[in-house]
Amino acid sequence: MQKDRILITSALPYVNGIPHLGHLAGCLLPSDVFARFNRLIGNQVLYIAGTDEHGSPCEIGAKKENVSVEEYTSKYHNIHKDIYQKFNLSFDYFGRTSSKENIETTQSIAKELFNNGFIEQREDEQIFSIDDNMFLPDRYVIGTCPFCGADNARGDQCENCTKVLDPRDLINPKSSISGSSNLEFRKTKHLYLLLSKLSDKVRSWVETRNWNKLTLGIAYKWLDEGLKDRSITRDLKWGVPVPLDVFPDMKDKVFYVWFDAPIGYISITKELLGDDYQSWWLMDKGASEVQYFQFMGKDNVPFHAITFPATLLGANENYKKVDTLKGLSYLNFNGGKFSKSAGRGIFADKAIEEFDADYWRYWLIKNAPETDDTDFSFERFSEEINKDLNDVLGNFILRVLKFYNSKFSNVISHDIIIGDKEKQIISLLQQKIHNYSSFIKSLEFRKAMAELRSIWVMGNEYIDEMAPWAIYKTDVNKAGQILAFAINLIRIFMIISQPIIPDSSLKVLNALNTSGDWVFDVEHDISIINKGHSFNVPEAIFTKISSDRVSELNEKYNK
RNA sequence: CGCGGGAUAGAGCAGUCUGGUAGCUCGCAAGGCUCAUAACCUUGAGGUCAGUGGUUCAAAUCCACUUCCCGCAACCA
Repeated sequence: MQKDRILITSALPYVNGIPHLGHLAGCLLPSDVFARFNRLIGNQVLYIAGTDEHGSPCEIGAKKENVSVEEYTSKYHNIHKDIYQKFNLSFDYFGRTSSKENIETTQSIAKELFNNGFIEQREDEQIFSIDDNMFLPDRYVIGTCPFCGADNARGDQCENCTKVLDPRDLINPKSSISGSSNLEFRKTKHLYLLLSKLSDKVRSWVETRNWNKLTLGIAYKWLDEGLKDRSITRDLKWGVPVPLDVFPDMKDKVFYVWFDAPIGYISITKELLGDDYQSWWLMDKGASEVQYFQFMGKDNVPFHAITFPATLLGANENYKKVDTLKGLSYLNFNGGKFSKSAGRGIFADKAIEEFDADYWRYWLIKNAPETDDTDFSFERFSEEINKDLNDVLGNFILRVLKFYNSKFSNVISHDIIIGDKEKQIISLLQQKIHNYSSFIKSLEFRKAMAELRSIWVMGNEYIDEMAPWAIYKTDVNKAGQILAFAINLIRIFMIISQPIIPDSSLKVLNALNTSGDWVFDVEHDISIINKGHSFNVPEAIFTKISSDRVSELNEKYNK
C-alpha cells in the first residue's frame, strides 16, 4: 500500500502560564488523535508542536517572578512539555520558538521578504513608559474610558462598553505594569509586512483550499475587507532580533511574536531533522507530496489562513503551505470562559491529577468544539464517562472475559465459528470502521466518536442476542464459541480505539496478549485470537464518577 | 445596518450545500435478561426545527427581514 506523508502541526501554545482544557480541546488533542490514527493506518507522519515563547507577556512574567526571561520561558516550557506527556500527546518533537533554529529561520525569511519587496520600514508614534523603560503595547495602557467612564479601560478596547479605543483617548492613562502615569509618545521605526501587495496571491491560493465553513468564512472576511500592511517588529529585548545586515536602522528591535511563531513549525522540524527538514517544507525537495494539516483555535485562524501563508508566499513560492486547516471553537467552563487571571475553570495540571488522560481525551474529542463553543461541566463529563466508557465499553469487555474465564479458562479452547449472525456483525463492523476512518480523515471528530461508540454497542447487542448464558445450559461448546468470537470483537474495538484512548486500549490488548496497528479486514482479523491463545482478565478498565465526586469537584473548581 | 459562526424533544447534537414522512446519544417510561461495573438489550412517550413574511405541488433546508447567544474587529498572544 502506498504510504501517504502527513505533516501535522498544532498551534503553538503560548508559554506563559499553565494550559487549560480549552487549549487541549481546541487544537492539541484533535491533532494528536489525527497523528495517532495516521500512524496506525501506516502513513508516514511528522507531528510538530512547541511553545510560543516571545513577546511582552514573557518579559513581564519574568519580572514578576524575578527571574531572567530565559529561565522563565524554560521553566514554563518544561511545565507544558510535562503536562502534554501526561495527556499522551504523541508529538514527534515538542520544540520552542526561542531556539537558535527559529532565530535563523525567521531572519532568513524576513530577508527573503525584503529582497522581494514585501517589507518596508515606517515610523510610528507609540506610548513609552519612562518608569518601566519600555514601549507599551496598547492593551498595557489603562485609564478611564472616554465613552462610558469605566476606570479600567484598556488602550485597545474598553471591556465595559466594548468600544474600540486608541490609547490617546484614555483619560488619565497609566501603565498596567507598574501603574506609573509617567508616559510619553515617542517615535519609533518598525518593519511592515506589505500584506496589501500580497493580497492577490493569498486570495488565489485560498481559492484552491478546501476548508471548513468557520475557516473559509474568516479567511474571506479578511480578504474582502482588504489586507492591511502590518507591523512585524516590536521594541522589546526578548524576541528574534531583526538582522542588522539587512536592516541597519533596526537596532534593539525584535520581530513581533506573530511573525516568528508560525515559522516555528519549520524551525522545530529543522531542530528535529536537520537538513532533512527540506523534504517536509520545500516543494522541490519532496514536500509537494506532503499533505499538511494545521489545527488551531478560531482566534488563530487569521494568522494561519492569511498572515503566515502570505509570509511564505512572499518569501519563496517553494515553501510548503497548509493544505487542510482545522479551526475549532472554544471550550467553556460551566457557561463561562476559562480564565487564567480569575483562576476560573480546571487547568490541565489539576485535570490530570483528578482523572486519567483517557477520560479527558475521550470526553474532549467526543465534544470537540467543531461548530460552536462547547460547555464543559463535571455533570456532563461524569454522565458521558460513566455511560460510554464504563457501561458500554468497560462492562462489555469484562462481562465477556470474566464469563469465559469462569466457565472455561483463560486459554481459548474454541474455534471461531462464523454463522449468520456473525456474518452480519462482520459486514456491519467493516462498514462502521470505514465510516469511523472517513470521519477522522475529514477531521469530523464528533461524528467519528459517535460511530466508535456505536461500534462498542455492537458488542453488547451481539452478546445479548446470542445469550451464551442460556445456551450454556444445553450446548456448552456453542456458548464457548460465541464468547471466543466476542473476545475477538474486544480486540478489534481496542485496536481502533487507540487514537482516542491509548492507555486503556493498550492495557486491554496487553491483557489479551495481542496487538495490532489497524483493522483493514474484519473477516480476517475476527479470528486472530483462536484456540490455544491465553489472556488475563484485567482489573476494571474504567471506574465511574459518583455524584458525590461531582459535588466535590464542583466545590473545588467552580468557585 | 462592521464581519463571521450558532439557534432543531428536558439536556447535548446530526440533518441545511443538493427542498420530498424530523434523526442520534443521554435522561424519562414499560418490557426482557441475569454473563457483567444496579450493568446490558428491546420498545415507547416526548419536537408548531428562534420569530415573521416570501418562493414552491412541497421548506428545518432556498430568499428577505427580526430577535437572542458566541467570537473577531488587525499593537494580547
